[in-house]
Amino acid sequence: MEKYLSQLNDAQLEPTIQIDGPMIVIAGAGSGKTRVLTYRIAYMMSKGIDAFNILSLTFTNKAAREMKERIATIVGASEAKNLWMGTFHSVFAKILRIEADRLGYPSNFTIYDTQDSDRLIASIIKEMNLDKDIYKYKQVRSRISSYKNSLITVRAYFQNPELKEADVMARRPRMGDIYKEYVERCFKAGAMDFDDLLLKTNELLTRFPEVLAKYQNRFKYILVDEYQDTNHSQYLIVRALSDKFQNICVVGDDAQSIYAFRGANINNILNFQKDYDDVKVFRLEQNYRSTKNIVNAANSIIDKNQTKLEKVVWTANDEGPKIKVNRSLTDGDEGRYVASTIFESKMQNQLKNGDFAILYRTNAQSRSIEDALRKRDIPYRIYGGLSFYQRKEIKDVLSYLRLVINPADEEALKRVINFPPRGIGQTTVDRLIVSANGYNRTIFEVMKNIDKADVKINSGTKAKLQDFVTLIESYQVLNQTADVFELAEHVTRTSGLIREFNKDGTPEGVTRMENIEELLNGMKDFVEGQKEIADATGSLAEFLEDVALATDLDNDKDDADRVSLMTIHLAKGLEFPYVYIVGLEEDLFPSAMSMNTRSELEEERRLFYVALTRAEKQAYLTYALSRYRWGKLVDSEPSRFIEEIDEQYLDIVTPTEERRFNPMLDADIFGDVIPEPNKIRYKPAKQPILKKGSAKKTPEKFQVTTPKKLKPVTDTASNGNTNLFDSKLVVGNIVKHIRFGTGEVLKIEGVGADTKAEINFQHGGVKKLLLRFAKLEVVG
DNA sequence: TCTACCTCGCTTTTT
DNA sequence: GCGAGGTAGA
Repeated sequence: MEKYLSQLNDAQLEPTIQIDGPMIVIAGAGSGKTRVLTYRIAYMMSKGIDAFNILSLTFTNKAAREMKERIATIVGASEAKNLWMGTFHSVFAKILRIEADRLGYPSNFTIYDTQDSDRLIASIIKEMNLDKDIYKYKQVRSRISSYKNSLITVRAYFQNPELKEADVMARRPRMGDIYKEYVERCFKAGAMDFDDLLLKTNELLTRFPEVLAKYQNRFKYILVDEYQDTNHSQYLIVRALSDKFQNICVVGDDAQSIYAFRGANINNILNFQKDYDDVKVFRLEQNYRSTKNIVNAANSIIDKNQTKLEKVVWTANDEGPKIKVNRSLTDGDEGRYVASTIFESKMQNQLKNGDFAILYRTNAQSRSIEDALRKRDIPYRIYGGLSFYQRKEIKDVLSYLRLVINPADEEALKRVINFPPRGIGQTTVDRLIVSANGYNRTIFEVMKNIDKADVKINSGTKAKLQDFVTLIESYQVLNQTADVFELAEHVTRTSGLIREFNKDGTPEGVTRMENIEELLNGMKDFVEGQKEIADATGSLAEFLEDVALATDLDNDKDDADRVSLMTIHLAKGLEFPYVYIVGLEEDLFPSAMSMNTRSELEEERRLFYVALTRAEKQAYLTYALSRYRWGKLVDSEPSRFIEEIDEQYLDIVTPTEERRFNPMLDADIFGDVIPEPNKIRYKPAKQPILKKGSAKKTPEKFQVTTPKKLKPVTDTASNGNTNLFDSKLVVGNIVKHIRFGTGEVLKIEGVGADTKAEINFQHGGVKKLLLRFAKLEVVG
């Protein structure tokens, strides 16, 4: 018997050494399922199964990478390399590239992200002259997405009167037409969206029996992790591929199914035993992660769900402290509670920041927590939200690169054709689209042959279009010889992107430049990394694919010691010694949008179960009595989930309102007035409102130019000048009260060379940032 | 065609 | 309390 197998208990060992035939492992939270999966693969290989014949599907790229690394330590890196391991999307994107021409796609098809899809749908709705209040692009997109995930193609849609009927009833009779146009436009652009990667794989496997046979023979052994989160499309792929050999092993936990909103079907795991003959069922019920208190509390919650597979999760771990429940007055107090208890337990128990995680239902909740952590100087890292690759400047760079590979890519083209501005306006682009649709050509092709095309565009603009074509073509030439990094570097310089972001010296511009730099660094790493992988081409196409399917979690190369902030969805599969679950309030968690049906509510409850079972040593549950939501202070009630926990596991701690107010920690540094929202609506202008004084030699002088339409923020302007603003200027740790008006010059003294300066003003207690300088120069 | 400003809608989660 | 998209004015 292999040595590593001795690390497993009996329950884990059985599924690990069961190789042939269909089997399901129902694995409770923290029961070591990843270990079973990795050891099982290692064991299979030690029994002589060729790594090339094993397909292993995981939920995140990160999970795949970690498993691969662990397997590599057992069987050796060179063998592990041959395993097919990745997410459904990434594995089948690779296969689709190989087989693309069968489906009429170029092998270098673009992968549209959600934003690309949204923009395309929005522009289709506009082109079709539909009411955008009835046809909301996001709703349309999610409708299309669910068609695709249920394998309802455009043709199937139009053949099924019920679907059409449903959309008519929903007062969206043109839904099918939008769907049709969207699919055609994607196809013409040589682009697949996320759902297409699965849908087209299904199409490939059903339409081409020889392809199906090829991959069935290739993937003699299939493993699927997080099976409870597979959707119908994924389910069919797995069924098709495993049909011949039936060596299918799925692992999952029905209690952790939290992706129904995206089409995941919990019945896939509940019905697995009906789908295959002679299914072997294994259960992992011992939890190694958490204390008894946490495990039992979690069990007492999930008990409330009706739809579930029976299992009893238990642990031999210590009892541990009870779960702390804290009530706060506001979300700000909640943040301060979290920050101060983290601070205290770090001190008392010699802990690292990395031992703590703060989990929330929605990304918007992170702000108040961040503010509090910053004031305590606790370093943190936010996962999710707007990911790096979705930032404007990054998408701009990537769009140029996408065009290099696939000039048909409509969304990339529309994005950069006039950014940086080169005199090609909306009207021109609209005409190009109409013309391209008319000729049934891509926009790029029309531009290339603009002289022959019948479009109303004046000659000056035509020349600009040709310049743009030439620019992209020059990049294509360079791509023949240069690596990804060299090309991207060249692109950012010659496209004018760098100039654009550098030009005004605003703080946003500086951040954008930093992000672009980070992207370039990432490319350099990619190029270096690819050199070590034998069959990797290091190509631009490969880089773009990685990027398209990357998630925020995948880019965790930052090993600094930080507190983690993320949504519960992102936290699935992770564990932390100390876990805060914040915002446990009705309408927030459970979400107001998920309380209409029992099954929605049960999913919320599973989500809570997932959150709680992330904790190893101690869990904290917090809620606030009132909270800022969409800019307004809203009263809230504690979540029903708190009540649902058997109270013997809970420790209701002193409510925050009884805590003493500590002005040093609790007061907002910009003001001591309790904010009164919505009194003023003002956003900092893009251009600096503060400009350096005319004379460069006296840079301590700053010219204040106030926006014209800003109303006076104070009544105390007694000198008759109603354009005076009461404000605070914060320079480093110096806070100055200033009153300034249009055109007034401020002197800022006593600052160091790299002091940060912020100009704020207040109205009704609401602080507004006018401008932030990264750097001040000082004379005298 | 470009820019600055304003309005609106949105917030549930993501490959 | 943000971003996208629309609009008005240059």
